[in-house]
Amino acid sequence: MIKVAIFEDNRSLREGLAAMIGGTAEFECVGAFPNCNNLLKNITQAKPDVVLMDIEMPGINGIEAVAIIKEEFPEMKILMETIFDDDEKIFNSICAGAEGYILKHTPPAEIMEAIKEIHEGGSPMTPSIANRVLKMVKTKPEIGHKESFDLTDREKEILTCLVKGMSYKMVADACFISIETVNVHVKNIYRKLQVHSKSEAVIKAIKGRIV
Amino acid sequence: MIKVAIFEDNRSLREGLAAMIGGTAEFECVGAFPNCNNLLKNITQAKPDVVLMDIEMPGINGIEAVAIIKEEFPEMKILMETIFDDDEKIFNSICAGAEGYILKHTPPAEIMEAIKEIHEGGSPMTPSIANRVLKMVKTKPEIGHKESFDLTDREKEILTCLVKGMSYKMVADACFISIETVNVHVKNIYRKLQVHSKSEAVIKAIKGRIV
DNA sequence: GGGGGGATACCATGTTTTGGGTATTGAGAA
DNA sequence: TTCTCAATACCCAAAACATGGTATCCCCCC
Repeated sequence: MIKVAIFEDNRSLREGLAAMIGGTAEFECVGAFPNCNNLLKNITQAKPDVVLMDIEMPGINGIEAVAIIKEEFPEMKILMETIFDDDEKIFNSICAGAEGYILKHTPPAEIMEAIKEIHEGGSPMTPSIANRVLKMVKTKPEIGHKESFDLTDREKEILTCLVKGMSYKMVADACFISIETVNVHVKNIYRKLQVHSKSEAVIKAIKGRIV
Repeated sequence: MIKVAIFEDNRSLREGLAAMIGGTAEFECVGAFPNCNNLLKNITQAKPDVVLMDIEMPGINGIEAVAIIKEEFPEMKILMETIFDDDEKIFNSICAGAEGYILKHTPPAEIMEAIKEIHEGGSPMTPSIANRVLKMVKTKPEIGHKESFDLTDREKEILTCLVKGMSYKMVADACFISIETVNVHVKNIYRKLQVHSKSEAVIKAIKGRIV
């Protein structure tokens, strides 16, 4: 029995979804809300396994809502629902922590299927969405490589600090070592990465996905 | 009738898949090959709609094969199949152009389902793969935000140079201006970005997708 | 029990960067 | 026209960084 909560401002759509979910043996609709004004209260009371979240909503929008829910209940699965499939929304939803993303014109049977999949740990996506997600990954050719450069754990730690924009002094404080030691580590990092400045190292770390 | 070609070095698996696909009304197996030695020839003759491609193969591996196929037949759908779900392989497969990615332990019925989905323009992925893909997207904040910071064109140009790891001197040479002018621009960039070092600026530029 | 490597620390020196000035020129707005 | 602003250029001092050393400690492995 998968417990589902719905956030959807369109009344007929909301009631339709609730009826559909409530009318199935596998699912239980534990709440259907027109907005996110009482988001955490609603969620806390309903205790759903899966949240069906409309993106376009007055007041707190769906993407903000995802962030709020995930902050409090990270294990809760969230399936975004929208009429538009624009990259910005998809991207921001994913970043906020949503597991799935479907378009509203998706037939009911597939919505049910998606809820089941997301509950099982999958990431259901409308084909057009999936394609856009793949494109997003493609535009970042650097994740691949993952050249190791044989950095030691400590060196990776230092490098991570540098990627946060810290100065030697800040790194020293953060790692509880002297500035001189930071200096030594940085020297070794430069040698292994074959660079000669902090920014080069930072760039290589980000692009080469070392950190 | 979806025409499917199989590339899989394990004989029993290959024959099993071929039998399964051939035994269904919706699918037709137009070829089953143990390696990619005659890749283009095989593909040209078989003319499949969907290619089922094993990643781990002697000789030309599955990822290289995808790139080759996509080069010649960009509209052909390719479903990757593997025993491992490591990020590197997933990422490289996606970059090479594969539309789907499933693990070998996926039950036959779901493999058939995935073939149908990929043929319809979807991107079927094993849940664990989908999760990794979403994580890859998350590490890539560039599509979102896009804060402008009101940089002038020249300043963006300078910043772009910095993001390439260049020193002031190199920027000066590249932009045909004096080092002093670079200095002035950098100062202005720092003020607008509210940072106080080159690496901070570089980081903000990359993450904020300014460049 | 010695050798290698990683982490620590310090010294010295030169270069680069940072942040504070001032000043000229040309384009476009008031 | 005058004024603002981007772009150019220069000066200077302090801070941060880059690069070359040496040296100690500890752990693991041979």
